[in-house]
Amino acid sequence: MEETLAESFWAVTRRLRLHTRNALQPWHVSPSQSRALGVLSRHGEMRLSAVAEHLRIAPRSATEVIDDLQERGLVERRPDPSDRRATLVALTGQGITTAHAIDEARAAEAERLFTVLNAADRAELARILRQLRDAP
Amino acid sequence: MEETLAESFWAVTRRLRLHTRNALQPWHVSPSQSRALGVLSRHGEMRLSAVAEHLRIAPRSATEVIDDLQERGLVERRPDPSDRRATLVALTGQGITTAHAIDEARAAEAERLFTVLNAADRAELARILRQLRDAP
DNA sequence: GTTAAAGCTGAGGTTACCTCAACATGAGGT
DNA sequence: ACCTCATGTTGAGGTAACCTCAGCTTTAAC
Repeated sequence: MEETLAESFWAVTRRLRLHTRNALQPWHVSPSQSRALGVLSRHGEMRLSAVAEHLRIAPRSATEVIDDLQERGLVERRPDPSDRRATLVALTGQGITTAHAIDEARAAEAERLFTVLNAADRAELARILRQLRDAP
Repeated sequence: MEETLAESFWAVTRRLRLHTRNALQPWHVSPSQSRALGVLSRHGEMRLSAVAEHLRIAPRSATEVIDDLQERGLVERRPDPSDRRATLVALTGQGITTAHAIDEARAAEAERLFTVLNAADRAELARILRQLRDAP
């Protein structure tokens, strides 16, 4: 039984991942890039090393992700006024727009998957997932 | 709300992935390799191209996965008697043992995550996941 | 003021995938 | 029989997304 639970979980995860990928398609951004946009959108400008921490990748790898986003004009690097070793990464105007658009598209795609559930089931699922997420 | 649903789902998925990775650790096999072992264990010997299909990777990539497993003595290549172009991949004795051990370890690890749920909630979750998985 | 640490990036490596073309074999037509 | 086209596997070489390590500049601590 528990095996079936895990397997079902993976099956649904795969569908969710597919939906997310579809949602990102129009912007030609990689998952990492979109996550970086999301982090910057939620928390505002931050150091490159902070981005790395949020994405759980090495600082050197964050350099590359930010390089790509900068090339597309979605973020910009600014010197950190409080520490000249550091560079701050901030969304550009276009970056803000794009981040919002991606966020909405992704939410809409996820929503599309969960609409097969009625309100009661959605509440149940939310409750159970919370238990699993917050388990010791 | 729907956003929270998807996010909770991802959070739980991450935990599940972590558990699975832990379970695989003792055998030093990659996820792809363990999935290949699982497929061979469930379906018996099959062509290399069939393995690729099950893993949803290109046939050329399956060659590499099988190469690795063969090097560890877990699978062997045999000529397909019904088609001399094809090669069959089969678990060795050690491969069968390992596949079972991995399967049990993985099931046990997944079980550990889901034990925070009582029987009723597990049934609910299974039912809801089934809906999501089989949705149009 | 020297020394140790922090922040970023260049250089180069790894992993897990990919495509494309070569090779042998198979299947079907003439 | 022979030719052609499709199929199954693999060598060669490429790519994306990560990694570590060393080097540079700047800061912090004694």
